[in-house]
Amino acid sequence: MRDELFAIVDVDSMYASVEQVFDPRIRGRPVCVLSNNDGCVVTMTAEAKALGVERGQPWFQLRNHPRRAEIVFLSSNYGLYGDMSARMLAILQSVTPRWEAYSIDEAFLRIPAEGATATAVRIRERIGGWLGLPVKVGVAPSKTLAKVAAKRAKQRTERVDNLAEVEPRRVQAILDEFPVADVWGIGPRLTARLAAHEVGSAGQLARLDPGWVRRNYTVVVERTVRELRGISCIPLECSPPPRRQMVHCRALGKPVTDEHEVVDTASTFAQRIAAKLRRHHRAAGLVQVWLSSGGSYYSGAPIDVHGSQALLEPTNAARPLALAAARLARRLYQPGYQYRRIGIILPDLVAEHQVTGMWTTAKNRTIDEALTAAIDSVTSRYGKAAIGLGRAGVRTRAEWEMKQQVRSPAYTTRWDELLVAHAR
DNA sequence: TCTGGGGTCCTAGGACCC
DNA sequence: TCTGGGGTCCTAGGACCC
Repeated sequence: MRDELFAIVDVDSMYASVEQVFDPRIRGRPVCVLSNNDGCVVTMTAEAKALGVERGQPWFQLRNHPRRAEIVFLSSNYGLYGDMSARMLAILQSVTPRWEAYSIDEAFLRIPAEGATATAVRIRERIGGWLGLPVKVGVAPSKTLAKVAAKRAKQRTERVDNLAEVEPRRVQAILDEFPVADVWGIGPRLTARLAAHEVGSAGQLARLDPGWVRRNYTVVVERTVRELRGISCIPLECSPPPRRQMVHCRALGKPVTDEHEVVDTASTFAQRIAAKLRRHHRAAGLVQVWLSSGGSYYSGAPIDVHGSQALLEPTNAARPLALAAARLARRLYQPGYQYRRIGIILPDLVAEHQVTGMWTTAKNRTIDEALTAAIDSVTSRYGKAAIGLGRAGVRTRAEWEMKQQVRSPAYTTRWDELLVAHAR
């Protein structure tokens, strides 16, 4: 008998559910949350799905939906979702310190096999009661099987499923019914390749010889085979490994054609990513900039250029990163194109304490340290847009800033947007 | 007019070493 | 006729996740 099991806690359509927590009027209604720039649907409630809305569907297409008037569309409000996610993790911490934040709406836990189902029910009740978020909980001997259990939990009224208490033969039957494409770690490519080997269900995949799978596929798929057999190969990661790379790329709210605007945008993005580097105590020695006219669905001449520049030594200060990004953007810029997508990529990050400062002059180092400290203290008090270098320090929104026509308030993270209760 | 934004890991192949 | 055998490191690309 195993003494510990994996549990996965998964919020039902997280973004939409959070919006419903703060706005009772939209509970029970079809709700769709849109991507950045209000481009396409990223999350929707079951009610919206029932109306035929699909994940990834562009918003402009849905404006002609026959039942458009019933559907609630909202811009994404990542600050709010991130804050609710942190609160959920705090609740899990009250159950066990052995949890892993897997994504904004999912966490894995290690829980004792004894009373595991009761624990799962308690977690669900606590998150539902304290935060108002609906979750499902899957429990099993491996992470991959816990994900299977969570999918099953969705169909059940109690929203909890523990595969460890199902008898083995019945588990086999469950896996035989489970499409291989829905297995965690099996994407569209592998699904197609597996189909060629007549493997269409999780049960069939689990019965393949692990050695053969390793030779014909990869060690990743081999692990999945073992995990489906109930042998845990993917451990819980309580402390997340340090970031290896950081990316900040955005589709712009409006295409940009002017060189200055392209350079300003790259510089602003670099400052945002520099702040993120500092929060993670990481530093970057290489800056890559990417300019693109968007996808093939746009008219106009396409352009898609990358450039990179090594810094003298790794840093997370705003000034050198912004300068490098601006220089690269200027170099990559070509007139006559419409730029709709700009990105900064920082690969090969190192720990902040590894930076020696050997290659920076004392004067520059002093300037960078003072500037960075000033920027961090001002933004922590007055918000991200309060101060910055160049265009980033201008408070009015630039035209290319993200389109968010229907964003809800940042109820939990901004004093000026707090939820207000009115007495009748 | 309008189609997201992050991440991770693995593998194959090239370059280079002795 | 017949042209070694290991290693390491790096990069690009593929595949996956939410």
